[in-house]
Amino acid sequence: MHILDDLNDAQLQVVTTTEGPLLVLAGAGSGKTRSVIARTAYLIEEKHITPWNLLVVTFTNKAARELKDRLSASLNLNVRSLWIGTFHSICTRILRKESEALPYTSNFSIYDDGDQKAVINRIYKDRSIDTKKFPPNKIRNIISRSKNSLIRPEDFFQFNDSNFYSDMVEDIYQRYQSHLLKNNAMDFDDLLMNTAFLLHDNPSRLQHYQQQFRYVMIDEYQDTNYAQFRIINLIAREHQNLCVVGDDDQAIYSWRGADIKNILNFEQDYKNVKTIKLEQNYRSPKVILNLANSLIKNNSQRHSKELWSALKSDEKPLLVRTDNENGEAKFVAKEIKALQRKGADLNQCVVLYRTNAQSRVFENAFTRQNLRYQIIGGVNFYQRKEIKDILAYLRVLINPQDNESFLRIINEPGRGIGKVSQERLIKFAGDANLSLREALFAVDQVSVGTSAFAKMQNFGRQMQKWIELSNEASVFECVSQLVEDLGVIRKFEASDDPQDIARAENLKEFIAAVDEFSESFVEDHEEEPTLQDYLQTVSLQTDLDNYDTESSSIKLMTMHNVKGLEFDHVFIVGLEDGLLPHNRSLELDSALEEERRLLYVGITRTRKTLQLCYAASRRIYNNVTMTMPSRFIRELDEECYERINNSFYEFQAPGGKKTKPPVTMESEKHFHIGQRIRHVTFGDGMILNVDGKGNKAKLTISFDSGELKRIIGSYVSLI
DNA sequence: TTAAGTATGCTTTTT
DNA sequence: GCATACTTAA
Repeated sequence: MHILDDLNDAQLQVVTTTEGPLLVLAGAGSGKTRSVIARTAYLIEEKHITPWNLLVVTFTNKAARELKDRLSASLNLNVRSLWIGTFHSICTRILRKESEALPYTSNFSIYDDGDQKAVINRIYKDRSIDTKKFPPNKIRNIISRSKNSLIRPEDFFQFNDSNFYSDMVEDIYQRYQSHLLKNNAMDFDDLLMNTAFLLHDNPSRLQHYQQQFRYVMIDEYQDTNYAQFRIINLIAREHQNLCVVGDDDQAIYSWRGADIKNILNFEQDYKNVKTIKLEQNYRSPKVILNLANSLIKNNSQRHSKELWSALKSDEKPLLVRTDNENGEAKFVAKEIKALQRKGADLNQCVVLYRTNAQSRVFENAFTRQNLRYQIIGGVNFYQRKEIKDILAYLRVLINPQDNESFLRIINEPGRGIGKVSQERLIKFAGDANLSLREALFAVDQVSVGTSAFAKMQNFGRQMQKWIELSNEASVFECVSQLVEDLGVIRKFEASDDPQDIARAENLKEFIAAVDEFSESFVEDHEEEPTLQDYLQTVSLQTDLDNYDTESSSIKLMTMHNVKGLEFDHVFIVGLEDGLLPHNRSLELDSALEEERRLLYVGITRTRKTLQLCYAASRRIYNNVTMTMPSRFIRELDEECYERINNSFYEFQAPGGKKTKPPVTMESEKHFHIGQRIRHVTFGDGMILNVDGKGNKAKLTISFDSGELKRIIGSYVSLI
C-alpha cells in the first residue's frame, strides 16, 4: 500500500504499532513528520478508524496545517472532522464547546502578553504596589509557571511557603485571575489549565473525550509541560492508545514550563510501553551529524542513542571569526551572494541566532546587498499596535465583557475621551455593575459631564452600528467597514513619517489576510467563518504560521523558532559566551545543557552547508564589548570543521582594495535634488524633491527598487 | 485634553 | 538603540 512505501523498518513499526502506549525517540531529520503522517493515514485507511476518533497534537499551527493538507490531499477526507492542532488550539476548541461547565461563556477573549501586562499594571496601580520590590515580569512568570503546574490561586500556599513576598504574589495572582474572569478572558496558560481541570472535575465530560479520542498522538513530546501531560494522561487513561514522538536532545522549552522528564519517564508513566528509536538521519551529511554528535554528547541527561547518516559531502562546516557584528553580517551576506551565484535559492538559506535583537545588523547588510529577506518571530504581525487596536475592536464586538480591549480603543483613534472621562465611565460602570461596553450605552450626562457625554453618545452610536454589522455581515465586510469607518489607513497615509506609511501598509495587508482567512476557512469547513472563528485563529497564530515558504527570500529566526524545519544552507551566528550560551544560563548546569541542545537543534537543520560565526567584539546596549568565543566551540570535534579568520573583512573590498567605511556627520546633511541617499529598509535611491532643511527635511525619493516614498531627512544617510 | 518632549528600562527564548 | 511611559507646556 502506498502509505507504507519508502519507509524504513523502524518507521514502519511506528506506523503499524497502533495499540497501546508507544514511545518514539526520533532523532533530528529521522523522518518523524513522515512517520506521523503515515501513521495517521494508516489508522484511517487500514484500521478504518473514523478521523473524528483521532487526536493529533503538533507543536505549531504550521505543522498542524501541513499535516491536514497532506492528509486531505492523499485520503480525500473532510478536514473539519480532524482534531489536529496545537495544545492551545485544541484546548480552545474544547473550552468553547464545554463552556456550560465553566464560569466563562463560549465567546471568551484570549489575552496575549501585552494584555496580560496591561491587566497586571492596572492591579499594581489600584493597589499601589511597588514595581521595584515586586517586578511585574517576575510575578507574571510565577503566575504562568503556577498555571502550567496546575496551581490555581487557591492552591498557591499548598506549594509555596507564606512570607512577605509570596503573600503578595498570591494576592496579585488572585486579583489577576478574577480580573480575567470578569472580562470573560483567558490567557494562554488558562487554556491549558482550565482544560485540565475541566476534564479532571467533570467525569461525564472526561468520559466523552476518552471515548472520542481513541487514538492519541503527540509530537515534540519533550517540550510538554505538566498541564499538557495531565490533559493527555486523563484522555488516554482509558484506552491507552497513546503515541508520543520526541527527542530529548531537542528539548528547548523548559523556561516555558516544559518538563523533559515527561519524555524521559514515559516508560514509567505508562504500562507495557513499546519504544522505537529512529536513528537514521536523512537530512544532513555525515560530517555535520558528527559535529552535532560531538557537541550533544557533553549533555548528561539523555536517552542513549546514536544518530547516523549515509549522506556524503565534500564540504566541511566552517567556523568563522569576524571583528564585530557588522563584519559577521557582511560576511554572511557575501556568502549568500556567492551561493546565489551558484544557483542556490535564497529560500534555502537561513540565519539562526539566539536573540531576536541580533536580526537588525543582518537586515541592514542584506538590504545593502539587495538580498531579499524575511524575519520570522520578533514582533509578531498581530502584536503591532495598529493591528492590535483593530483586533481589540473586534473583541469588544463579540465579547461585551472585555473591558481591557474596550479601554484600548475608547480613545483610539482619538475621539477626545481622555483619561478623566475614562475614569468617570469606569466609576459609573463599577457602581452600576456593568461592563464598560454596557456602561457606554447606559451612562448619563451627570456622571461624565456634558462634553464627554456627547462624545460617548457619538461613540455609542458607532459601536451600535458595528455590533449590528458583526452580527449580519461577513468577517471580511465587517473588518473592512470598521477600518474604513475609523479612517486609520487614510490618516497614516497622509503622514510624512515612514513608520506611519508602514502602518498603513500593515493595515492593508491585515485586511487582505482576513480575506484570505475567510477563503481558506470556507474551503475547509464549507461555511463562512464567524468573527469568533477569526479571532480565535488569530490569537493563537504565530509569525511562523504565516511565513511564506514560496517567496524567494533569506529567512532569519531564532534557534527556538527553527525547530522542525530544514534548510540547505544554515548560518548560525553569535556563537559567543554570553549569547550562546546566554548570560542568564551560565549558572545552572541544566540551563547550560538546554543552551547546548539549542545549538544542536540549529546545527541539525542543515541539509548541505553549515557556517558557524562569532565576532570578537559586539555592540551590546550601546557600547562595544569584547567577547569570548562560545564554550561550545571547544566541544566540537575539530575533525569536523574548518576555521576561517575573517578579521578586517569589512575594510576589504572584494578586489582586495582597502576602502574606508562611509561616515556621515549629521551636520553634513544638506540635501539637494538629484543626490543619492540610503535608507535602512528601502535601500538606495535618488532625491527628487526637498522640502525643508537638514534632518527635518521632507524628501521625495525614488528608490532603486522602483518605490517612490516621502521620507524625513533623519531616516536617510548620504552615500 | 493633547501633543511634543524627556526619561527609562530593556533583551533570552514563545504558545 | 528603541519603544514605551511619564512629564510638561499650550
